[in-house]
Amino acid sequence: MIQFINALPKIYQPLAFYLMQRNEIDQEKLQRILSCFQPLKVSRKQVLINYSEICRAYYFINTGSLRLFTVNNAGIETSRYFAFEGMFATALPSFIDQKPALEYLQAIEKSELLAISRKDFFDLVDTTAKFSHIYREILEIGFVNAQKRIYGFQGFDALEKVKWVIESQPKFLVRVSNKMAASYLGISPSTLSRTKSRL
Amino acid sequence: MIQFINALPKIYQPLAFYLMQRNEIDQEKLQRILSCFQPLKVSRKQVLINYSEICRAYYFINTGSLRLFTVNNAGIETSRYFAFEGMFATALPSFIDQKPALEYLQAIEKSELLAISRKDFFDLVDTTAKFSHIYREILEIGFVNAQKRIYGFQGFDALEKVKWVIESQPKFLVRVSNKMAASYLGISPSTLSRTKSRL
DNA sequence: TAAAAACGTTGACATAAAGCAACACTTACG
DNA sequence: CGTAAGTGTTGCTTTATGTCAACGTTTTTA
Repeated sequence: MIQFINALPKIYQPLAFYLMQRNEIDQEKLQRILSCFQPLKVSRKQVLINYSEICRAYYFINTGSLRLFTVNNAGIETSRYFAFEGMFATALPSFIDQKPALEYLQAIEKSELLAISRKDFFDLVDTTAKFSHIYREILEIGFVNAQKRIYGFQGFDALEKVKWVIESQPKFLVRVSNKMAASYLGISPSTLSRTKSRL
Repeated sequence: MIQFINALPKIYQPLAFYLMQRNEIDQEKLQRILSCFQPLKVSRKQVLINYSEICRAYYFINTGSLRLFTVNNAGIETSRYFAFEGMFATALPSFIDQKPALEYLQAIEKSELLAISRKDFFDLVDTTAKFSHIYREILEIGFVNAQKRIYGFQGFDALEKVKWVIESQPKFLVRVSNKMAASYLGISPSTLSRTKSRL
C-alpha cells in the first residue's frame, strides 16, 4: 500500500496518507476518492469563498494555510479557524446547507490545494462507507473543537485566553500574525501584544 | 403511519414524530429504534452527567429541560447549551470520544426523558442508514450552531449579544433564568438585567 | 534594492462591564 | 403555610481592555 501511495503523483500523496491514516482503504476506493480532487494554486491573500457566496467545494491543503473569518457591521474581523498543511478547510456551514457563507475563506500565504466539488463530496459520502466515515469524523472533530473554543473563551480574561491557546494549539501563535491571532482570541492586537510580554 | 404512531405508548410518540419528521422510516425500523430508548424521570437540578464522568447515554426530552455547563477554576459557570421538549441532549464531545466530560448535564426542571445507551446508539448508526443520517444531521446542526455562536459573540458588547440571542433563539430569554442566560451570554447577571431594561 | 505599506509594541486616556452590596420579590420546601 | 433560600434589580466603585497615536521594524512589491 505504501508503494502504491509512493507511486502516486506527489500532490496526491499527503491526501492519500491522510485518508489511509484514519482507516484502511483498498486501492480502488482510494483511487476513486483521489480522482475527485483537482489541484489548485492560490496566491497570498486570495479569497476562495466570498461573504455572500455559496460554498461549493472542500479544500485539502498540500502547502500553505487558509483562514476563515467574517467582518461585522462595525468592520471588526473575527477569525474562527486556521488550517495548515495536511488539513481540510471550507466554509462548512454554507457547504452543508448551501446558504450564503457569511464568512470568507482566504489563503494566508501562497498555497497549493486539492479541491473537491460539493457534488462529488456527497456522492462519495453516500456511496463509499469509508468516506462517509471520514465525513462523520470531520463533523465530530469540528463539533468538539467548537465546544472547546466556547468553553475556552467564555469568562476568560486576555491572559487566560492566551495561555489556553498556547496549551491547546502550541503552533498557533508562532504561525499566525498577531493581528489575526487577536481576531481569533477576541481581543485587540495591543492587548495581545501586552499580554504576551507578561507571560 | 400516523395511526401506528398514535398506537404507541404516549411517551414514545414525541420521539417517533421527531424521527418521522426528518425522513420517512418504515414501521419496523422505527420500532427497532424506539425499543433502544428507556424512559427516565429526573428531578429539578438533578445531574445526569458529572464533570469527570464519561458520557454513556444520549437523551431525548419529552417534558422539561436540560442544560450543559461547566465551572472553571475561578468558580465561574459557563453554559453552552439548553435543550427543551422534543430536543436531544448529551455531553456530545465525551459521548463521542469517551473521555471525561469536563462539563455537567443537568435538569433545569423536573423532566421526563428517553435515554439510549452509547452502544445501542452507535449500533443503530452503523446498522440503520436512516439513523446514521439522523446522527449526521445532529452533528451538522450542532456544528453550524456552534459556529454561529462563535461569530455571534466575538467582539460584541452586551447589548449586541442580547439582541443576537433574541433574534436567533426568541424563546430563550423567556424560558431560562437571568442567571443562566447570563452564563450563556458570557456577561454578568447584573449586566444582563441592565441591558434588558434599555432594549 | 529602495520606497511604501503593513505590522508590532508601547504609552496615555476613555469606557464598558465586573464586582460588591443592599433591597424587594419570588420560589422552594419542611 | 411560613420561613429560608434564591433571584432580579439597581447604585457605586474598580478594573480590564479598547481606542488612539507615535515610533521603529519587518515585509512587500514595483
